[in-house]
Amino acid sequence: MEQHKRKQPHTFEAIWQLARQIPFGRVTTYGRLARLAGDPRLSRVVGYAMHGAPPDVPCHRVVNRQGELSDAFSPLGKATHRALLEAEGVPFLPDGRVDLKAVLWPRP
DNA sequence: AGTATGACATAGC
DNA sequence: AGCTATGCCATAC
Repeated sequence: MEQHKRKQPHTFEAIWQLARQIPFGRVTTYGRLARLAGDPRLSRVVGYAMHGAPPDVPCHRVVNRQGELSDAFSPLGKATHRALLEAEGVPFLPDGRVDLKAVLWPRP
């Protein structure tokens, strides 16, 4: 019997596809993408997908639940991440985190 | 080849 | 309220 295939054949590709749908000036979270991908537990996989994501994927628009990017966004560092988002008009909080309630996508 | 780890999140205590 | 434990896919050694 076939064990129910609870995973899709192209998880990474699905995640990248969703990440590409993030509009300009908007941000989303790993868990949100994972949920859209079909499984809320793939949040970790989403992070890894970003690690191997092609330049087509605006991985800088993907942040964690706290509204800040991971410590290893890219060899450039978090400073570059903040600069990229600010360049898109993304508001930041005094804590240095992204104002998710203002740019979170899709809007709640 | 199998083990361990990693760009997170949720649930339980 | 904050900390611990678990789940997931893919890559690295």
